[in-house]
Amino acid sequence: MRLSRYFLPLLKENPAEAQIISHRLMLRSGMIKQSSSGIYSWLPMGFKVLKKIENIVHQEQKLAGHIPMLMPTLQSAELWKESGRYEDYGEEMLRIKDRHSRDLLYGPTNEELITDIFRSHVNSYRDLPLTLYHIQWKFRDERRPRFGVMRGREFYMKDGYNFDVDKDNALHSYNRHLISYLRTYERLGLKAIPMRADTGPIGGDYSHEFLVLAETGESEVFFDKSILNLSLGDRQVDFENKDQCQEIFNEWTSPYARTDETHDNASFDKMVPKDQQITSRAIEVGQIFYFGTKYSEAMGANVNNSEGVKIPVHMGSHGIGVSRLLGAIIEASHDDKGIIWPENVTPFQVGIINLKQGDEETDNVCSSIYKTFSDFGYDCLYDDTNERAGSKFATMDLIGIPWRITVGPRGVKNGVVEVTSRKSGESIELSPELAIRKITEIYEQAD
RNA sequence: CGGGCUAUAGCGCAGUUUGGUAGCGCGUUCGUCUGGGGGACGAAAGGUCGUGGGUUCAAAUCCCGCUAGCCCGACCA
Repeated sequence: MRLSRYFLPLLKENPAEAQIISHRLMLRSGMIKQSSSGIYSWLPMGFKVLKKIENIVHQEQKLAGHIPMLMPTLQSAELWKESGRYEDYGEEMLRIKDRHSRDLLYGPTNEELITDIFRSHVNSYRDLPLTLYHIQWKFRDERRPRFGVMRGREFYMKDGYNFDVDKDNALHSYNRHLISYLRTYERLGLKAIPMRADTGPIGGDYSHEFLVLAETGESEVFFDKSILNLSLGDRQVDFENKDQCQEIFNEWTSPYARTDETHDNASFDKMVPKDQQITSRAIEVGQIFYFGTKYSEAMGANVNNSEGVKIPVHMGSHGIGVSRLLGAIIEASHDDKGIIWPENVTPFQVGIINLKQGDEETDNVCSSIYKTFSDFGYDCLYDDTNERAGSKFATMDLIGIPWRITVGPRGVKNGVVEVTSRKSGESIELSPELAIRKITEIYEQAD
């Protein structure tokens, strides 16, 4: 993309309404525009990142054996009356009437809808286990939306639902989700810690939240420092293998890690030596639940077991806040100049700065690098505007592209361009060919 | 939903106390000079002062209502 042809409405100053860093940077870098309280338009660059994150979430879900689908945003109130949550959910649920005065609602979550789909089509234990998921817009009419996309009213969420024949199998699904989430966060460049959690309005017996450490987080968390050393890396995971999944689950959940909701000082002191205890702020980026037969009994989602007896299925639900992740990633990865995108989610893999637009040789080198990247299928942002150098650098730093190629007449005379890492700020001079090769090698390793 | 605050040009703000021709910085447009970390000079465009009513010869300014937004708290992916 040539910057002169793109739509990237940057702000030089911080908008007054934005208080936290990710919100400011998202507004300043032209990723989002607030449309009303807690509701945002996703401008081209924000949309690009959102789709990248969504794509990674899809890949990891499918890898874990979960099946993608799509349910509507508007749901009939009938199903919610059946589960009893139409009344329970309260003011957070946006209720709508259609022209026939039928009660509709903008879905805050999908347990009822998915259970209805399940009971209509699945009757036998032979069809289990089954995990369905979708990534869809949700609406929760928050009392106080804030922090930009971190606590919007409309938000984009992956939510998945598992159906299993018994508790043992359902807990395997639970473990599978935990692992697939850990993998997802790692690919997004985030350190997310699973913490034992309350179950809230979803209900149920088991729940873990995933928290990313950040000063601006809404939750206070307490954990054993050793958990920070855990990593899945390129470990081979067989999601069908119950024992292996259980082992990984144990590895990640046995060290003490709780949010302020479930924290208990006595256990903390008992389980974790003082010098290993960490207290911090964190952002919740996902949650998994096992709630047994809560919905299947209320809504009659039964299957025949091997003896021909109807039994309610065991279920769980699992969510990742996809739009919130943008905020969380920025909170975890920025400096005073702007965003620093992890390679896997960056809107553009590489940025080209032309230091002297209009200089024939410099223009030619830029165009040729740009064309090569485009031919390789890379998203490359070429700043071909007439801005001065300082302004172009500031823009690239603000929007956070991880790798930058700087082309100026001085270097071009010597046959070199400059490759700069956004993260370290370090630059090296290379020929254009080697510069391209270096960057493509980095991205080949990154994924 | 309780408490606090704000609303004036695309963004950031002054002007409101004490009513009297709507201002500044950044950005935008045009021109010239520039050209390796948010350049300089010159010119220009851009505002029903959130909204409805009231007081007044006169309202951004005073009074009343409404709306929107932000912050703190209680709730949440």
